[in-house]
Amino acid sequence: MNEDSPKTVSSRMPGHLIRRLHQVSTHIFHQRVRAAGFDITPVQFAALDALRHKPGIDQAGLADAIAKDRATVGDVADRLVQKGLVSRTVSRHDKRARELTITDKGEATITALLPVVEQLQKEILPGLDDAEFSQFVALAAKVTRAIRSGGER
Amino acid sequence: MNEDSPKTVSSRMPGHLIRRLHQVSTHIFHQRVRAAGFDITPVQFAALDALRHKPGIDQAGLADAIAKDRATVGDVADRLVQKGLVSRTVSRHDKRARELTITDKGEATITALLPVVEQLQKEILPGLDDAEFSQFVALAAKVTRAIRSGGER
DNA sequence: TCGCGATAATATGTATACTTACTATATCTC
DNA sequence: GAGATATAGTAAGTATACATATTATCGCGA
Repeated sequence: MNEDSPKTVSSRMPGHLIRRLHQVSTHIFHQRVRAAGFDITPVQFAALDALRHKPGIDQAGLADAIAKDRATVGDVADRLVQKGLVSRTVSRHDKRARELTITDKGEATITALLPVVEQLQKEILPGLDDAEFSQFVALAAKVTRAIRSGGER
Repeated sequence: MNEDSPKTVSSRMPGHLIRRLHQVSTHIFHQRVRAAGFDITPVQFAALDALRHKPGIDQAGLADAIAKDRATVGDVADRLVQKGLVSRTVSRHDKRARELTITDKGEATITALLPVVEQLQKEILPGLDDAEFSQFVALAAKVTRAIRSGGER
Protein backbone atom coordinates (compact mmCIF):
# COMPACT_ATOMS: atom_id res chain seq x y z
CA MET A 1 0.00 0.00 0.00
CA ASN A 2 0.95 3.61 -0.43
CA GLU A 3 2.51 3.46 -3.86
CA ASP A 4 5.71 5.18 -2.92
CA SER A 5 5.88 8.42 -4.94
CA PRO A 6 6.31 10.62 -1.89
CA LYS A 7 5.34 13.84 -3.56
CA THR A 8 4.81 15.57 -0.26
CA VAL A 9 7.18 18.23 0.88
CA SER A 10 7.61 16.84 4.35
CA SER A 11 8.74 13.46 3.14
CA ARG A 12 11.92 15.02 1.80
CA MET A 13 12.76 16.90 4.95
CA PRO A 14 15.24 15.74 7.57
CA GLY A 15 12.81 16.72 10.29
CA HIS A 16 10.27 14.27 9.02
CA LEU A 17 12.84 11.56 8.38
CA ILE A 18 14.13 11.92 11.91
CA ARG A 19 10.61 11.54 13.26
CA ARG A 20 10.23 8.29 11.35
CA LEU A 21 13.55 7.00 12.61
CA HIS A 22 12.67 7.89 16.15
CA GLN A 23 9.44 6.01 15.86
CA VAL A 24 11.00 2.85 14.55
CA SER A 25 13.76 3.03 17.09
CA THR A 26 11.33 3.23 19.97
CA HIS A 27 9.19 0.45 18.55
CA ILE A 28 12.04 -2.00 18.12
CA PHE A 29 13.40 -1.16 21.55
CA HIS A 30 10.06 -1.95 23.09
CA GLN A 31 9.66 -5.18 21.18
CA ARG A 32 13.07 -6.59 21.98
CA VAL A 33 13.14 -5.52 25.62
CA ARG A 34 9.69 -6.91 26.14
CA ALA A 35 10.70 -10.18 24.49
CA ALA A 36 13.54 -10.33 27.00
CA GLY A 37 10.98 -10.16 29.78
CA PHE A 38 11.32 -6.53 30.84
CA ASP A 39 9.03 -3.53 30.87
CA ILE A 40 11.46 -0.67 30.36
CA THR A 41 11.18 2.21 27.90
CA PRO A 42 14.11 3.79 26.06
CA VAL A 43 14.03 6.83 28.31
CA GLN A 44 13.90 4.73 31.44
CA PHE A 45 16.86 2.75 30.17
CA ALA A 46 18.82 5.93 29.47
CA ALA A 47 18.00 7.18 32.95
CA LEU A 48 19.17 3.96 34.60
CA ASP A 49 22.32 3.98 32.50
CA ALA A 50 23.09 7.56 33.52
CA LEU A 51 22.34 6.82 37.15
CA ARG A 52 24.72 3.89 37.10
CA HIS A 53 27.53 6.24 36.13
CA LYS A 54 26.57 9.12 38.39
CA PRO A 55 24.80 7.69 41.41
CA GLY A 56 23.28 10.25 43.71
CA ILE A 57 22.73 13.01 41.18
CA ASP A 58 19.56 14.98 41.54
CA GLN A 59 16.73 15.15 39.04
CA ALA A 60 18.00 18.33 37.41
CA GLY A 61 21.37 16.64 36.91
CA LEU A 62 19.71 13.61 35.41
CA ALA A 63 17.64 15.86 33.16
CA ASP A 64 20.85 17.40 31.88
CA ALA A 65 22.50 14.02 31.44
CA ILE A 66 19.74 12.52 29.32
CA ALA A 67 18.69 15.78 27.69
CA LYS A 68 15.17 16.00 28.99
CA ASP A 69 13.49 18.72 30.99
CA ARG A 70 12.86 18.53 34.72
CA ALA A 71 9.15 17.82 34.45
CA THR A 72 9.72 14.82 32.22
CA VAL A 73 12.50 13.49 34.41
CA GLY A 74 10.26 13.86 37.43
CA ASP A 75 7.66 11.63 35.80
CA VAL A 76 10.25 9.10 34.66
CA ALA A 77 11.75 9.01 38.14
CA ASP A 78 8.29 8.38 39.59
CA ARG A 79 7.93 5.25 37.47
CA LEU A 80 11.42 3.99 38.15
CA VAL A 81 10.92 4.44 41.88
CA GLN A 82 7.57 2.71 41.67
CA LYS A 83 9.20 -0.22 39.88
CA GLY A 84 11.83 -0.40 42.60
CA LEU A 85 14.70 0.28 40.19
CA VAL A 86 15.68 3.61 41.70
CA SER A 87 15.53 5.15 45.17
CA ARG A 88 14.85 8.83 45.78
CA THR A 89 15.88 10.75 48.86
CA VAL A 90 15.95 14.40 49.80
CA SER A 91 19.49 15.74 49.69
CA ARG A 92 21.01 16.69 53.00
CA HIS A 93 22.94 19.56 51.46
CA ASP A 94 19.99 21.01 49.57
CA LYS A 95 16.48 20.38 50.76
CA ARG A 96 15.11 21.26 47.33
CA ALA A 97 16.97 18.47 45.57
CA ARG A 98 16.04 14.79 45.33
CA GLU A 99 18.99 12.49 44.95
CA LEU A 100 18.44 9.45 42.77
CA THR A 101 20.32 6.19 43.21
CA ILE A 102 19.99 2.99 41.27
CA THR A 103 18.94 0.01 43.41
CA ASP A 104 20.27 -3.55 43.24
CA LYS A 105 17.23 -4.48 41.25
CA GLY A 106 17.94 -1.59 38.92
CA GLU A 107 21.54 -2.73 38.52
CA ALA A 108 20.40 -6.26 37.78
CA THR A 109 17.92 -4.98 35.24
CA ILE A 110 20.38 -2.88 33.31
CA THR A 111 23.00 -5.61 33.40
CA ALA A 112 20.54 -8.06 31.91
CA LEU A 113 19.35 -5.53 29.37
CA LEU A 114 22.67 -4.18 28.14
CA PRO A 115 23.41 -6.97 25.65
CA VAL A 116 19.84 -6.89 24.42
CA VAL A 117 19.93 -3.15 23.81
CA GLU A 118 23.39 -3.34 22.27
CA GLN A 119 22.10 -5.95 19.85
CA LEU A 120 19.03 -4.11 18.69
CA GLN A 121 20.97 -0.99 17.65
CA LYS A 122 21.66 -2.43 14.22
CA GLU A 123 18.01 -3.24 13.73
CA ILE A 124 16.90 0.34 14.13
CA LEU A 125 18.82 1.36 11.01
CA PRO A 126 17.76 -1.28 8.53
CA GLY A 127 19.01 -1.16 4.96
CA LEU A 128 22.40 0.26 5.90
CA ASP A 129 25.63 -1.70 5.60
CA ASP A 130 28.31 -1.46 8.26
CA ALA A 131 30.04 1.51 6.67
CA GLU A 132 26.80 3.44 6.26
CA PHE A 133 25.78 2.57 9.80
CA SER A 134 29.02 3.99 11.16
CA GLN A 135 28.66 7.03 8.95
CA PHE A 136 25.17 7.69 10.21
CA VAL A 137 26.20 7.36 13.84
CA ALA A 138 29.19 9.65 13.27
CA LEU A 139 27.03 12.32 11.66
CA ALA A 140 24.35 12.08 14.33
CA ALA A 141 26.98 12.28 17.06
CA LYS A 142 28.49 15.32 15.39
CA VAL A 143 25.12 17.05 15.42
CA THR A 144 24.48 16.28 19.07
CA ARG A 145 27.92 17.61 19.93
CA ALA A 146 27.13 20.80 18.04
CA ILE A 147 23.85 21.05 19.92
CA ARG A 148 25.54 20.60 23.27
CA SER A 149 28.16 23.23 22.69
CA GLY A 150 26.26 25.98 20.96
CA GLY A 151 22.64 25.06 21.15
CA GLU A 152 21.98 25.96 24.74
CA ARG A 153 20.53 29.19 23.49
CA MET B 1 27.91 22.11 32.63
CA ASN B 2 27.99 18.42 32.04
CA GLU B 3 31.67 17.96 31.37
CA ASP B 4 31.27 15.96 28.21
CA SER B 5 32.90 12.57 28.85
CA PRO B 6 29.80 10.62 27.89
CA LYS B 7 30.75 7.37 29.51
CA THR B 8 27.25 6.07 29.39
CA VAL B 9 26.32 3.24 27.11
CA SER B 10 23.24 4.91 25.72
CA SER B 11 25.09 8.03 24.61
CA ARG B 12 26.92 5.96 22.01
CA MET B 13 23.81 4.31 20.62
CA PRO B 14 22.00 5.42 17.49
CA GLY B 15 18.70 5.00 19.28
CA HIS B 16 19.64 7.62 21.80
CA LEU B 17 21.19 9.92 19.22
CA ILE B 18 18.03 9.74 17.16
CA ARG B 19 15.97 10.67 20.21
CA ARG B 20 18.11 13.75 20.70
CA LEU B 21 17.82 14.77 17.07
CA HIS B 22 14.08 14.30 17.17
CA GLN B 23 13.85 16.54 20.16
CA VAL B 24 15.89 19.35 18.66
CA SER B 25 14.04 19.06 15.39
CA THR B 26 10.68 19.45 17.09
CA HIS B 27 11.92 22.30 19.23
CA ILE B 28 13.27 24.33 16.33
CA PHE B 29 10.17 23.67 14.27
CA HIS B 30 8.03 25.00 17.07
CA GLN B 31 10.17 28.09 17.59
CA ARG B 32 10.34 29.11 13.96
CA VAL B 33 6.73 28.40 13.14
CA ARG B 34 5.61 30.26 16.21
CA ALA B 35 7.83 33.19 15.30
CA ALA B 36 6.06 33.23 11.93
CA GLY B 37 2.78 33.63 13.78
CA PHE B 38 1.39 30.10 13.53
CA ASP B 39 0.50 27.42 16.03
CA ILE B 40 1.18 24.25 14.08
CA THR B 41 3.13 21.20 15.22
CA PRO B 42 5.37 19.12 12.97
CA VAL B 43 2.82 16.33 12.82
CA GLN B 44 0.02 18.74 12.00
CA PHE B 45 2.16 20.20 9.24
CA ALA B 46 2.89 16.75 7.83
CA ALA B 47 -0.81 15.95 7.92
CA LEU B 48 -1.75 19.14 6.08
CA ASP B 49 0.98 18.53 3.55
CA ALA B 50 -0.26 14.99 2.92
CA LEU B 51 -3.85 16.16 2.69
CA ARG B 52 -2.91 18.74 0.13
CA HIS B 53 -1.63 15.99 -2.13
CA LYS B 54 -4.38 13.50 -1.46
CA PRO B 55 -7.51 15.42 -0.60
CA GLY B 56 -10.40 13.33 0.58
CA ILE B 57 -8.43 10.41 1.98
CA ASP B 58 -9.75 8.89 5.17
CA GLN B 59 -7.97 8.83 8.51
CA ALA B 60 -6.53 5.38 7.95
CA GLY B 61 -5.09 6.58 4.65
CA LEU B 62 -3.61 9.62 6.31
CA ALA B 63 -2.18 7.45 9.07
CA ASP B 64 -0.44 5.38 6.41
CA ALA B 65 0.79 8.50 4.60
CA ILE B 66 2.42 10.10 7.61
CA ALA B 67 3.34 6.83 9.33
CA LYS B 68 1.28 7.21 12.46
CA ASP B 69 -1.36 4.92 13.88
CA ARG B 70 -5.06 5.58 13.56
CA ALA B 71 -5.56 6.67 17.15
CA THR B 72 -2.90 9.36 16.85
CA VAL B 73 -4.24 10.54 13.52
CA GLY B 74 -7.71 10.73 14.99
CA ASP B 75 -6.44 13.09 17.68
CA VAL B 76 -4.43 15.17 15.20
CA ALA B 77 -7.45 15.41 12.90
CA ASP B 78 -9.55 16.59 15.85
CA ARG B 79 -7.21 19.50 16.41
CA LEU B 80 -6.92 20.40 12.74
CA VAL B 81 -10.69 20.39 12.39
CA GLN B 82 -11.01 22.49 15.51
CA LYS B 83 -8.56 25.01 14.08
CA GLY B 84 -10.57 25.13 10.88
CA LEU B 85 -7.70 23.88 8.74
CA VAL B 86 -9.33 20.60 7.76
CA SER B 87 -12.91 19.46 7.21
CA ARG B 88 -14.10 15.98 8.10
CA THR B 89 -17.10 14.27 6.55
CA VAL B 90 -18.46 10.76 6.65
CA SER B 91 -17.72 8.99 3.39
CA ARG B 92 -20.71 8.23 1.21
CA HIS B 93 -19.18 4.97 0.02
CA ASP B 94 -18.20 3.72 3.45
CA LYS B 95 -20.05 4.93 6.49
CA ARG B 96 -17.17 3.89 8.70
CA ALA B 97 -14.67 6.20 7.07
CA ARG B 98 -14.19 9.94 7.65
CA GLU B 99 -12.85 11.77 4.66
CA LEU B 100 -10.49 14.62 5.39
CA THR B 101 -10.08 17.64 3.15
CA ILE B 102 -7.88 20.66 3.62
CA THR B 103 -9.82 23.93 3.84
CA ASP B 104 -8.92 27.24 2.24
CA LYS B 105 -7.56 28.36 5.56
CA GLY B 106 -5.51 25.18 5.71
CA GLU B 107 -4.16 25.84 2.21
CA ALA B 108 -3.29 29.39 3.14
CA THR B 109 -1.54 28.17 6.27
CA ILE B 110 0.63 25.62 4.56
CA THR B 111 1.44 28.00 1.73
CA ALA B 112 2.64 30.58 4.22
CA LEU B 113 4.51 27.98 6.22
CA LEU B 114 6.29 26.13 3.44
CA PRO B 115 9.19 28.55 3.05
CA VAL B 116 9.57 28.81 6.81
CA VAL B 117 9.71 25.04 7.23
CA GLU B 118 12.01 24.67 4.24
CA GLN B 119 14.37 27.18 5.81
CA LEU B 120 14.58 25.60 9.24
CA GLN B 121 15.63 22.21 7.92
CA LYS B 122 19.28 23.22 7.93
CA GLU B 123 19.03 24.43 11.49
CA ILE B 124 17.94 21.09 12.83
CA LEU B 125 21.25 19.53 11.81
CA PRO B 126 23.75 22.03 13.19
CA GLY B 127 27.45 21.39 12.84
CA LEU B 128 27.15 19.68 9.47
CA ASP B 129 28.42 21.20 6.25
CA ASP B 130 26.42 20.88 3.04
CA ALA B 131 27.98 17.59 2.03
CA GLU B 132 27.42 16.06 5.44
CA PHE B 133 23.88 17.37 5.50
CA SER B 134 23.12 15.70 2.18
CA GLN B 135 24.80 12.53 3.34
CA PHE B 136 22.71 12.43 6.47
CA VAL B 137 19.49 12.98 4.58
CA ALA B 138 20.43 10.30 2.05
CA LEU B 139 21.17 7.77 4.78
CA ALA B 140 18.00 8.58 6.70
CA ALA B 141 15.95 8.33 3.52
CA LYS B 142 17.51 4.97 2.77
CA VAL B 143 16.52 3.69 6.18
CA THR B 144 12.94 4.87 5.84
CA ARG B 145 12.74 3.21 2.43
CA ALA B 146 13.99 -0.02 3.95
CA ILE B 147 11.41 0.31 6.70
CA ARG B 148 8.62 0.87 4.22
CA SER B 149 9.46 -2.10 2.04
CA GLY B 150 10.41 -4.78 4.53
CA GLY B 151 9.63 -3.35 7.88
CA GLU B 152 5.93 -4.01 7.91
CA ARG B 153 6.06 -5.95 11.08
C1' DT C 1 -28.92 -13.43 2.14
C1' DC C 2 -27.00 -14.62 6.38
C1' DG C 3 -23.00 -14.91 8.94
C1' DC C 4 -18.31 -13.99 9.81
C1' DG C 5 -13.90 -12.11 9.42
C1' DA C 6 -11.82 -7.62 8.20
C1' DT C 7 -11.64 -2.75 8.61
C1' DA C 8 -12.51 2.49 10.22
C1' DA C 9 -13.09 5.10 14.21
C1' DT C 10 -13.27 5.80 18.76
C1' DA C 11 -12.39 4.98 23.76
C1' DT C 12 -9.12 4.01 27.33
C1' DG C 13 -4.84 3.87 29.48
C1' DT C 14 0.21 4.54 29.62
C1' DA C 15 4.47 7.08 28.64
C1' DT C 16 6.91 10.70 26.67
C1' DA C 17 7.94 15.72 26.27
C1' DC C 18 7.58 20.49 26.87
C1' DT C 19 5.62 25.13 28.64
C1' DT C 20 4.20 27.97 32.20
C1' DA C 21 3.21 28.82 36.84
C1' DC C 22 4.01 28.07 41.67
C1' DT C 23 6.36 26.61 46.09
C1' DA C 24 10.30 25.86 48.78
C1' DT C 25 15.07 26.66 49.32
C1' DA C 26 19.62 28.54 48.37
C1' DT C 27 22.61 31.95 47.38
C1' DC C 28 24.20 36.32 46.21
C1' DT C 29 24.34 41.22 47.07
C1' DC C 30 24.07 45.33 49.40
C1' DG D 1 21.32 39.88 57.81
C1' DA D 2 17.44 41.18 54.70
C1' DG D 3 15.93 41.36 50.16
C1' DA D 4 16.52 40.07 45.37
C1' DT D 5 17.56 36.40 42.43
C1' DA D 6 18.20 31.87 41.03
C1' DT D 7 17.27 27.01 41.29
C1' DA D 8 14.85 22.16 42.38
C1' DG D 9 10.78 20.09 42.13
C1' DT D 10 5.89 19.79 41.33
C1' DA D 11 1.40 20.90 39.16
C1' DA D 12 -1.46 21.72 35.28
C1' DG D 13 -2.27 21.75 30.50
C1' DT D 14 -1.29 20.41 25.61
C1' DA D 15 0.28 17.24 22.05
C1' DT D 16 2.34 13.20 20.46
C1' DA D 17 2.38 8.08 20.08
C1' DC D 18 0.96 3.50 20.63
C1' DA D 19 -1.51 -0.81 22.46
C1' DT D 20 -5.82 -2.83 23.27
C1' DA D 21 -10.70 -3.15 23.29
C1' DT D 22 -15.14 -1.84 21.47
C1' DT D 23 -18.51 -0.42 18.05
C1' DA D 24 -20.23 0.20 13.49
C1' DT D 25 -19.96 -1.17 9.01
C1' DC D 26 -18.22 -3.72 4.91
C1' DG D 27 -17.63 -7.34 1.97
C1' DC D 28 -16.94 -12.08 1.06
C1' DG D 29 -18.42 -16.71 0.86
C1' DA D 30 -21.66 -20.54 1.79
